[in-house]
Amino acid sequence: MEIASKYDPRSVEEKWYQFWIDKRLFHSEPDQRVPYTVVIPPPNVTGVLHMGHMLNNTIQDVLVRRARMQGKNACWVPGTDHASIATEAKVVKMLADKGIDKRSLSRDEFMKHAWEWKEQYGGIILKQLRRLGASCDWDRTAFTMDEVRYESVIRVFVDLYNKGLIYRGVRMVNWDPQALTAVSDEEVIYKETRGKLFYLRYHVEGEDKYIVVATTRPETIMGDTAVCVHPDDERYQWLKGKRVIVPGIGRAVPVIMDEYVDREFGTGALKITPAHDINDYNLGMKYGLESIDIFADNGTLNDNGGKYVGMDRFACRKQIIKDLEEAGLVEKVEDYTNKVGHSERTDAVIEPKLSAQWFMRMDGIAKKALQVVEDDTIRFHPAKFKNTYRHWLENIKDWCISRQLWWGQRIPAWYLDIDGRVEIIVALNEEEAKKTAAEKYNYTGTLRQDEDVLDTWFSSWLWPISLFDGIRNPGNPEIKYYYPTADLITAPDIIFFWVARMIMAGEEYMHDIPFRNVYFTGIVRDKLGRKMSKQLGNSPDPIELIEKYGADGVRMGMLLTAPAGNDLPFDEAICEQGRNFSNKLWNALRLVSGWQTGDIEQNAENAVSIQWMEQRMAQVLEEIERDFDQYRLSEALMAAYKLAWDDFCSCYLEIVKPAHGTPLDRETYQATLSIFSRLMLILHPFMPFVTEEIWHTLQTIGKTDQQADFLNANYSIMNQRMPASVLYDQRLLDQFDTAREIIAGVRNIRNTRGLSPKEPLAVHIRNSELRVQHLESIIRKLGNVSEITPVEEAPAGALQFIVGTAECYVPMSQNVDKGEELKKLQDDLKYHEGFLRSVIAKLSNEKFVSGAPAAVVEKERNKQRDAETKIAALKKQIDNLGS
RNA sequence: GGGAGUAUAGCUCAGCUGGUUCAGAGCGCCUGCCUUACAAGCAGGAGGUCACUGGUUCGAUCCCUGUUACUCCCACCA
Repeated sequence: MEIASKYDPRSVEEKWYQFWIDKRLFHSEPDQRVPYTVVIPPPNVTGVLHMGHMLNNTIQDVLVRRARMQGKNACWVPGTDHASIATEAKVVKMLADKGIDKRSLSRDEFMKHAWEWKEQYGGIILKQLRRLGASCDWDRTAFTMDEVRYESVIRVFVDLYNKGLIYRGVRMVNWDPQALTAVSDEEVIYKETRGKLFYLRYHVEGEDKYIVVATTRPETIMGDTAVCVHPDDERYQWLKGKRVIVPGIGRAVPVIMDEYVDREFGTGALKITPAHDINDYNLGMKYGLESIDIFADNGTLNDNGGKYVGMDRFACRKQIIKDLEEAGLVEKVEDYTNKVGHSERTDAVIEPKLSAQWFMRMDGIAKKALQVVEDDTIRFHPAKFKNTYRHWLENIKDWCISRQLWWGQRIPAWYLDIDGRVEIIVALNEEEAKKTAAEKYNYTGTLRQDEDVLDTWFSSWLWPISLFDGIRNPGNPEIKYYYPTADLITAPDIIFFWVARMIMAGEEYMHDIPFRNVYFTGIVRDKLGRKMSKQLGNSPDPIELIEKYGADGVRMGMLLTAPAGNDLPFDEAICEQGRNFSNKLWNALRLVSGWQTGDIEQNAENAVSIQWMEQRMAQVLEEIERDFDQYRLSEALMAAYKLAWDDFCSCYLEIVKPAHGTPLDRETYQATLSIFSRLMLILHPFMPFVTEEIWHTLQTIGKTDQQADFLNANYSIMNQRMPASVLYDQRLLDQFDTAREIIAGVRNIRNTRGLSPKEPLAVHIRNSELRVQHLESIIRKLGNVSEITPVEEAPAGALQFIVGTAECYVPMSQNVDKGEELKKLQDDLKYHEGFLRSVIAKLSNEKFVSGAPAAVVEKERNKQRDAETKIAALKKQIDNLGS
């Protein structure tokens, strides 16, 4: 059969993914096997695949595929998140592009547009995941706003409200003036921003004096209702009980004294704007100050804005300073850098704003959520994130869960006006609400539903439960079987948003943890260490990478640079390594599939090589298992990589490879196919496509077409059992290493001497304690060695090297440069003598001999013996050369 | 301002409970090879005062002090 010398991933990947789908190999149903459940961190339904997803989903797929091959019932549930703010913003923009103003639409009309948009453009990301090879159970694809999930959210809201854990209140919230909604504390990103610090003059009422107040936000002076200084500040004692005039506005406000003020900052005097700053708000409460809200929802000045009404807050800042400067009320202006809150979703500058919102109480539930992580019921990998997690939960504040948007689960609260007061009814639906209204208040009029929707995280925190319908149907067979899930793979930046809250929901609704392990991936950065972002344009398109290197290549590239929890500087070049590896495996297949077998007896070198390769595989499997236990995926992959490339291809195949045109014995051939197949199994979780392709080819070698068709149509590598480590013989492995050292020694001589690999060389070994007689034929073959003979005396005119304590000599037909050889030997001698000295020093140290454990001392003695033998050998060689 | 983490070859990182056969890996680099599986390859090789400083110890890359540099998280300093 003719196979191309370059592996072409494209057709292979498409073929096998379709095969897996057709055979429904990703689908899971509860059965007798041990479940292995993973829920995908749902990406935004509007999103497209970026490198972070690539990494995250590659890791999930590796774990899921491995679990499946270990005989577990693997279920990886995919889905998307409705992402209210982001999606609503996109829909609004789409409508605006069509000339439709959102405000001209009714809620229902808007939702219709949004759903249409979602159906048309949403979920691209899930399709892209297939290119990566993700083995998700697509039949279970969910959406945080589909029927089951929507209803689950509503039920949970009602339940928590009835338990008294959800309440409505007027609070200072983070207002996003662009999205026109409140956002939670976690959704505010504080960024270093270069601004100015303005020093403004506040004249004292009725006197010819003024004090200077520093502020970064002069546009808020219309909302000033006090000026505050520190009670112990001697500079301002005279102000006690006085009133000052807000510059440019003319309003007189009291001077209050509170220890909150930092005397060192600015002038030590602070203006108080209770409506627009959380601290000022608190002081306002404390001193009963008036609160004047001067901003409209969109960040422009409202009717309280005097002559600046309608102006944007930032335009107003400029204008007001200009006006105050003209009025001589600005003392000075300094450059100033501070942290300004920005909206995570829209990047608009957050405006603290008083408004009525829904909150969820966090104190009680947070304690339980902390406990299960503290006691390692849930394990974090790496564990350092426990600190972050603890700190947040110990300082947690109530969660603002309402959003002033339409796209999302509408808050199931209804208002009714009775006798001038407003009552709230929280119910599963309007009918229930009406019933309650009638029963409780004897009210039969119309009810007004709350306009707001819930925070998106208020649906995704239920994800591991709601995916199996565990909220609506507690105790159903699916939730019982699949919950708790096994591993959660996510980025550390959503540890609070999502991970912590899922743990809370698990405690509240399942009385159990939602997952056993959390693997925090690093953040993918570019090779300069910058975060990948659209603005910088430094994020490669994953699909293009797949086109270029193959999905297997990209997966390997991701995994090789991704130790858990460390940020990974991603360099496209590393995908090349993955592609090259695919190609290497492919060419090994080409080699093996081209071999002919014949009725010949297996020779000794093949027999022992097979033994060795089996032992080596067992040894590496042990390493890989250990790595997986510790979630060290890149190490596991590297171990498998070296096993395949260095041991299997460079060593094993080279040994058993028959000379061109000659056949191989059947026994060795079968063993080779078997080993190769198992290698594919080991690599399959990492590189699903190329391994499936090669595995199938290997299975069909020597079969009739009919048998091959049957195999190809009915079997998949995915369902094969992952090889497990077995006991192995360390001695054989060590002996092989020695043989390889001798081979390397010979090759080295060849290389440095410029000798052709085709010219056979003889090797004489002196003082040999080496037990490599049974490996001699291998040394002959790989080193192109004509003879290996033990000698008593070092032969003249030979080059030498040392393996362990054995002296190896390679006689040269051409002249040997004695000086050069001598120098090499003397350098070597010097090193070993130094080494010996340090060992002897240690051994003659009474404290060491008595203090160190016996085994360590014994080890040192061995070192001494070895070093002495080696030194003796070197001296002899030097003597020989000299004579 | 508080807290956490990291500093090991040119790059990215391993080094488990302290013991020079642990100073390692991959990539990169250098040299020589188109040896009929693979130049996306083969063979060989060279790179490191384990950030700096003191200490504990018979002995420290590994433990402790401090310094420096970088990263991340949290926080209401106008």
